[in-house]
Amino acid sequence: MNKYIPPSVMERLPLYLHFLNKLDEEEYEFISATKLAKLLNLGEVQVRKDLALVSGCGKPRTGYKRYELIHHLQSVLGTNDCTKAVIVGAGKLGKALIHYDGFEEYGYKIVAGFDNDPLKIDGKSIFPLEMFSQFCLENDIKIGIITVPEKNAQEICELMIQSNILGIWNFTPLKLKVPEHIVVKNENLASSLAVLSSKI
Amino acid sequence: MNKYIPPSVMERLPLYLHFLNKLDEEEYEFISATKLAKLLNLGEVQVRKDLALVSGCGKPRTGYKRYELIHHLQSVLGTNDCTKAVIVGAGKLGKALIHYDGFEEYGYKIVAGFDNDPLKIDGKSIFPLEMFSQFCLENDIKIGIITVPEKNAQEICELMIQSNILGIWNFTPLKLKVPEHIVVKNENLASSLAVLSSKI
DNA sequence: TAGATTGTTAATCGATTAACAATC
DNA sequence: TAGATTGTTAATCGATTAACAATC
Repeated sequence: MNKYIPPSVMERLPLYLHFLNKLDEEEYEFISATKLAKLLNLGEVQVRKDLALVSGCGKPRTGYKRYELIHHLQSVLGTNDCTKAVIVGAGKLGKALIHYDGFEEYGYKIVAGFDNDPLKIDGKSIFPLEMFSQFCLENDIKIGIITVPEKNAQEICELMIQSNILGIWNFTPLKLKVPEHIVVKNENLASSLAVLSSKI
Repeated sequence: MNKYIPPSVMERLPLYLHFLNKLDEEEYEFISATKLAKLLNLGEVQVRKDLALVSGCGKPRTGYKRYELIHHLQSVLGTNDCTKAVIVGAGKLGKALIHYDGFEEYGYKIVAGFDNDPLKIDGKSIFPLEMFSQFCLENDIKIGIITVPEKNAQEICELMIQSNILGIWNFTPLKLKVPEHIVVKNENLASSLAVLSSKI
C-alpha cells in the first residue's frame, strides 16, 4: 500500500468504516463494492476505486472480506496508533466536541480540553490554559482544535504552534496566520448552511 | 443577477461577508478583489470571479464599494428574508448549535429546538417533540437540523419531511433515505478530522 | 496618459463517471 | 462454463488558475 490518498477519498473513508462496523457480522462475511455503493447511495465506481486504493484485496465475484476491509480502513485512518487531539475553548461547542465519542471509532481521541475561565475548568477533562504547552509536549499531541471566540483565535493558534502542534482544526471564522508547515482546516458551519440553503 | 452560483462559491461567500463586516468602515470605503484575496490568503482570480458572480459592480482601479458588496452578498446568502431553521436533538451538540449566534450574520437563524427528553426541555428555546410539526407548518420552516442519536435519525428525518421541511442538515453518520426533492447535507465531523490528520 | 483592477475566455488540474479486459 | 465483480485506463465534468483585452 502506502499510496497517496486524495482528500476527497479520505473524507469518505469514515463513512465506509462506520457502515461496515454496523453490518451484521453473520450475514456479511463478504461485501462487494457494488453492494456497499448501493447501500450508501454512492456511485458504484467511486466506491470500487476508493476501496481499491485503500485495500485492493477484493476478489472478483465475492467482493471484500468484511473484516479485512475494516482493518485496512482503520489502518489508513490511523486507528492503529490512535491519533490524539486537544481542544482549547470550553464553551458550548468545545464541550460538545470534548464529550462527543464518535471520533474514537476512527482512531481519533480528544484527550483534553483547556480554558482560561475557571468556571469552565472541570477536573477530569478541562484544564487551565497554563497547562496546555506542557501537556502537549509530554503527550506528543499533534492536533489542536480551536473553539475559542474569534478574537482570541490567533493567539491560541500561536500557542499551539509553540507546543509542537502540526494540524489545527479551526472552528472560528478567523483566517489564521500560520507558517508553511502547519496544516489548518477551517470548519465553517455557516458555509455548510449556506450551501444547503442555496440548494433548496 | 440571478445567475447560478455553484456550491464551491456558495461556501466561500460567508467568509467574504464576515471579513467585510469586520473591516474598518473609514479606512475601506472601497476594497478590491486583489486586496481581499491577499488578506484572506485566497487565489486572486478566485476571489475576483466569485465577486463578479455575486455583484459584478466592481470598478477598475478602485475595486468594489464595500457597502454595496456587503449588500449583494447578503442578498445572495438570504439575509434579506432571514431563513429560519429548527433543530431536533438537544444533546450537547444540539444545544451548542442552538445557542451559537454566528449564523445570524449570514441571515440564518435557528428559531427553536425540540427533544423528547423532558430533562432537556427548556421553555424559551427547546420544546417537546410533539410540538414539532405544528411549529414548522405555522412558521413556514424549510430547514431542519438533526442532532439526535443515529438510531433515531431516520425517524426524525421522516417527521421533518412530513412537516414540509425541504433541506436537512444531518449531523449523524446515518445515510438518510429521502425522496428526490429533499436536499440532505451530511456533516461528518470525523471526515474533517480524517482529512486534517492525513495532511499532517 | 499610465497602470491597477476589472470581467471573461482559455488552459490546467483534480475528481467523478464510463468502459472494459481480467478473474474467481 | 457463465457471469458478477474486480482493478484500471479513458472520457467527462467541474473547479481552479492563467492570460488578456477593456476600462476607469
